[in-house]
Amino acid sequence: MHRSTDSKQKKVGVKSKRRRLRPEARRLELVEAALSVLRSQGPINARVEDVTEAAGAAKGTFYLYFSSWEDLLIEVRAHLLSKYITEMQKRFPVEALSDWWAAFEKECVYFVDFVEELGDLHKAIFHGQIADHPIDSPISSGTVVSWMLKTGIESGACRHVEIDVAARLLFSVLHTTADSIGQMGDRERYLNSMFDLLRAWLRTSAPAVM
Amino acid sequence: MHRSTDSKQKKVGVKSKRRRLRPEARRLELVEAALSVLRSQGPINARVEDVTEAAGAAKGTFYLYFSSWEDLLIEVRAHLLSKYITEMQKRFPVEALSDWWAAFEKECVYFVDFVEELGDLHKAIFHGQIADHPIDSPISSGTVVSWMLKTGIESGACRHVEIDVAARLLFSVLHTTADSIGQMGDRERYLNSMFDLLRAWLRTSAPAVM
Amino acid sequence: MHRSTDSKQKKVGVKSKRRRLRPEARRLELVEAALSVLRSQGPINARVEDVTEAAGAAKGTFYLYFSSWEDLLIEVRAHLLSKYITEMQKRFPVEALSDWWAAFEKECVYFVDFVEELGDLHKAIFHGQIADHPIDSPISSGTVVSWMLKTGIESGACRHVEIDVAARLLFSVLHTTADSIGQMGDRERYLNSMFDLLRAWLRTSAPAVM
Amino acid sequence: MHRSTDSKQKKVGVKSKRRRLRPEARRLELVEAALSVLRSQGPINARVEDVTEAAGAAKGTFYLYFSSWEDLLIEVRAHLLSKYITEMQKRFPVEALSDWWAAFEKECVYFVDFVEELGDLHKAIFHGQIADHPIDSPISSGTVVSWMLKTGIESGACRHVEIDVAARLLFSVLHTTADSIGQMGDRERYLNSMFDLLRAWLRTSAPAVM
DNA sequence: TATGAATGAGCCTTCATTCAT
DNA sequence: CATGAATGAAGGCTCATTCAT
Repeated sequence: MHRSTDSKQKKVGVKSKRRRLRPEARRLELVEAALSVLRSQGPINARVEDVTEAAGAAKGTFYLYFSSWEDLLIEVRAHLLSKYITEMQKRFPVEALSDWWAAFEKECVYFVDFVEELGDLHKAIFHGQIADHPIDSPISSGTVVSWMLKTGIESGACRHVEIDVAARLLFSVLHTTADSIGQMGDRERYLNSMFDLLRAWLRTSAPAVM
Repeated sequence: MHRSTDSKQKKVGVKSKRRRLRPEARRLELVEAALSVLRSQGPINARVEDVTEAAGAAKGTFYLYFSSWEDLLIEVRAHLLSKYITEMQKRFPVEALSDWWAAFEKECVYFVDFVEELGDLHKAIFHGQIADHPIDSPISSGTVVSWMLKTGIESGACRHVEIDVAARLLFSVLHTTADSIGQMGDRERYLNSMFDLLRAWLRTSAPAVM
Repeated sequence: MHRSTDSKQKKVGVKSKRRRLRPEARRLELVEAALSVLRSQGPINARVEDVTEAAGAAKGTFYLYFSSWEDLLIEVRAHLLSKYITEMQKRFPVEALSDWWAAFEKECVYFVDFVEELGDLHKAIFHGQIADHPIDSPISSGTVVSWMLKTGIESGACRHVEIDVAARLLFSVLHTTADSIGQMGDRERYLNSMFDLLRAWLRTSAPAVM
Repeated sequence: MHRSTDSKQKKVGVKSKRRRLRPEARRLELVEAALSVLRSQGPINARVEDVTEAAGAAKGTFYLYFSSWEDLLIEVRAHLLSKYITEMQKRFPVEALSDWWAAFEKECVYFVDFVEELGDLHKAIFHGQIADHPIDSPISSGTVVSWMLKTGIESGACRHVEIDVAARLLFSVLHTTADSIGQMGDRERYLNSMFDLLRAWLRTSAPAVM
């Protein structure tokens, strides 16, 4: 309830072809359609039918692949996170060896951009109904951020902080920066202030690359 | 849409008398009932009727005082913020004169506790449908946090940062701390990590952190 | 239901003076307020509260004078008709003696103007819920139109027609003319066509004033 | 609002199977159910649910085919008019060649019968909320009546009148006759008076009425 | 008498989910 | 596997009517 009020017209009698796809492909199409719909209409207004329509499938098809709307959201979240993390792991470990801090800042920017692109999506995923549903540990951003901090601390480039707590705080700082940029524009200013915070908070005074 | 599926019992039989109140009193009861309902059921599942029922009023009464659900949320938010800010302004300015940093840290703890008590409420209010609705400037926490930082910078106890950006970041750090405590308990540990961040980030170097 | 969708805001807590009136006066104010409201908002959108508001009375006051909305409509209809008929009886009988046809045409124009001014009101009154409710015979327009025709026939100025049937037809011709003018403007053209019909239909070929 | 107060029984228990129809079939069933409901309950008391129930469909089904109650009424009107006009065009043109006036009178009777059968329906359709909604020109009765008059004038069987105005008046005369018959019975008497009017008004003086 | 806050039945409309084809 | 028509529980909102003051 309480959804926004632009009405959507439903229609009957328009028939389209039957597209037979491999299950994997169909499932992926639905998830990607969901991404697009959630982004463009916002999580509050997104409906099952919008998703299937965007995916070029029939409404009923949805339930062949997802048992409920929540189920889809969980899938979408996993999809996004695992995509992000895969890319991140390609980037980060290699560079991290030589100059952790530089790699870290770069990664932060990646993350900010990633979240900013998410737009309203992150509400659906991080603050919506499934907020309480646990995330598979290997793809949890918490896990990955923690691991990143850990390597930083071990390399001496990062101050000695409580990793799990710091990971949460870091996460929210990045999120807020992304939100601010999304709302206000002025990317450079927000990034600079973020770096200012991160350096003061986490960087060891001497770069100390052992 | 997509609300969670716990069924709700319709109260049966117990009808009490008509209670005639003066408008402000009834309005207040409704707002307070809304607070309670939002807290206990979460914003997704809260319905108009839940609120009126909790307030001991009939469904239609709701619409004598609020033109829609959103209207209520806005009212609830204003209610909470103005309550918080009133109290804060009683506390802060006095102490701030002598030892700004101590007052600041104390205020941060107040804020964290305030948010933590909010529980699910803060989702309804800060991440829900009315997230985009502007807050009356005088009661906006952004305004107040900014003002707090400004006094800190002027008094020399706080580093020279971009106030508006820092206010956003500070806000989210406090929020995250509150959320973490709410989820994980272990208040001291999270507060300590928060202080660690705040000191490293905002404190002028005078009293070394070590 | 199915009313038009402009929402009306209700308000609480605005208090006004208590006006004590003689019952007759209050009742009349309400009826006249109803006339005004029905005219301006149309019968579909008119609400009890609109009427009392327009009359400067409280909502509950309505039910001191009318037992229901229908009751009001009946009253409004009686009010209008009796007002019209009173005026008509002042006009018609006097003139009718000397030149019935001229008086008749004049009266037709009066009637058309009267109905046209009614606007949407006549829907509420002649085609709405109370359409089936009998009208007090002495103020029924049918009665009066019949009587008018009767005098015309007796005076020889009007063709010999079945009075009750002709009265219905005449009534609808006048109504339609009024509606057309209301919709299309161009009063003269519609009146002329109406006269053309009436003359061909009802006038005796020789004026035959016996 | 202000609907009449007869309570309605909610049908209980008897639930039949899901009937899957092709869209046009279901749409037709709904329109016909609407016709029946409007006839029997009158436009004021008809509800969406009455229609779906009469059509043996679920409430929600209504909104698959009509976006609102008004939308349905427009459809119903179009349905009726186009049905009538189709039949009329089969009848009229053929006969009109030889004896326009006879054909015209016959058509008038058809129309009166048509309207009389409509009963309360014509309130819903000609005096209700959609009264102002334009009718598709090809099925507008005004259009057709005008065209009928035009052929009459051209054939010399009908007096030279202002076609558009006369069409309106004719229309209302037919309507009133139908209404009268519906209320009072005595069909012959009302038809005769109507013919009397029409002949005096529209017929060229050839065959004297006597 | 007058007031206007309160009530709650009623109705529209939406949409996740089901299921006949 | 796919389709899309059908379902019906929900819930927002309105407003005639009641009644405590």
